[in-house]
Amino acid sequence: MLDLKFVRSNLDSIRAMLKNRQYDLDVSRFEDLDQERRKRLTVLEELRHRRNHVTDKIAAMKKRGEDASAVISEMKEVSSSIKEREKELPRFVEELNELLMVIPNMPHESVVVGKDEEDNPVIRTWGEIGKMDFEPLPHWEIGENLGILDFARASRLAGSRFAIYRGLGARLERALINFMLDIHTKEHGYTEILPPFMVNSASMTGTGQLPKFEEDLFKIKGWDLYLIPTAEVPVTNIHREEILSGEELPVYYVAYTPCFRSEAGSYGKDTRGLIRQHQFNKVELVKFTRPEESYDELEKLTLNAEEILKRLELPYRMVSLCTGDLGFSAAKTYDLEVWLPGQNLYREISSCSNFEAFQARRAEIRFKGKGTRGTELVHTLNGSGLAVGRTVVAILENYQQADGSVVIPESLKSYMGGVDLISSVKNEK
RNA sequence: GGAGAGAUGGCCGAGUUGGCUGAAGGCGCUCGCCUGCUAAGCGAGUUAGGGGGGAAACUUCCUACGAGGGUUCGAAUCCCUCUCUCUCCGCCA
Repeated sequence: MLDLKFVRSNLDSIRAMLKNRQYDLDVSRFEDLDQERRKRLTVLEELRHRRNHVTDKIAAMKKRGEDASAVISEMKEVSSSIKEREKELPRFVEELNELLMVIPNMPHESVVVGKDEEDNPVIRTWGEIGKMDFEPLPHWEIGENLGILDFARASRLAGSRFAIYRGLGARLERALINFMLDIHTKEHGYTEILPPFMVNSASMTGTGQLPKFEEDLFKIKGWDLYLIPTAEVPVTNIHREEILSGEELPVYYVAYTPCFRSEAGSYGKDTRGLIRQHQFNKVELVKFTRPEESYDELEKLTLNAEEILKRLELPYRMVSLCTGDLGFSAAKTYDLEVWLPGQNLYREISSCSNFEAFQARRAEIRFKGKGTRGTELVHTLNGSGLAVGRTVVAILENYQQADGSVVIPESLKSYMGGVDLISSVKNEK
């Protein structure tokens, strides 16, 4: 959510921003709503002021034993007028709030104006795209051939967009989770969090999934609970409605969680394989920082995610999302895209964003500096470090051998209990 | 599921015969003083959100004692509903 006063005085740049983001949103109602709200608020506050004043007088009169009945009956009218106005005002506040809640964040000035992902500038590329002397297979074929991925039976259990991992496939997923968590906690200074995998609507609103994107979420019937689409939601909301002390910033959290997404509107897209599932695992990095440090922290956070790809020796590139591709709450986002030889393309494996104060304002996450008066909103950031299922995809496709087996990356071997190769024979064990 | 207790400021904790209590007291924190370090001591300050005025420092008003509603001229204090926390019993991984 943007700051009300900012919107009030920057309506034109808001309109330009919406256009750059390819948003079709009319903000012309804003000015009227805002003025009406303020007008009504002023009248109401004046009435309240009067009531407070006279009420004190009544107390004083009674204390002296005087008759206050005339003043009291006069106050009855004032009070009922206040009550009426108090009933009306929320309509305007809520309508204004609803409008404010669906306005996306202002992109950072460094974000390129563009239409869609085609316009995302590539910032850097890492690793050699190895030439294979055989025709590389897509990961779903590798996985099914090895018996480590089973999509057919998964659909029996839950339908499409689910997978069963088996044997060393399951082991590989688990190894990657531990590998990532260890690096981020031991080397990058993050505190490990294991949050609830379901959260209430206030949490979903805090990070921006609600009210605009409810159709992307799985809701628990009969409860005010949703399955989390990313650990960003529970972990960012840890400090919802809190005032942190300036000295404890920046706060770094890392969390492994499964993620649940309805993938509404993506019918027919990525129907094969692990790329787009209703449930997938992710290790997520979340930061709370001072405003002036958030862009440095975004660079560092992205490097932390890149480190995982480097250790696994997976070629990737980093792009900066243009205005048309930028997510609703983000001011700036770097995507890490891993090379997938089986599909001959780069595929998003991490998304690292600075939300500036956008989420903090919704979630009321503030901090108080030493010796300074008042509070300030923190900046929140997060990034995948990494999407685990897609990392499995990348390993299967990049480390596949001509005979259909898959070599385990060197740095991962210890996490695989010394296993260095997944072959159909070995997996039967 | 049954029976109780509770929810107050960054924290602890008063206040429940309704009326200068935005909230005693303490801790913490900030600034100053004092003491040749440290500790202790003294003085002052220290909730947040919003509206108006001001370039700003600041100032003024409104709101908030878990949330929502009610009673009343007036509610932290009385009534109702909800949420959450804790204790005991039952059930259960």
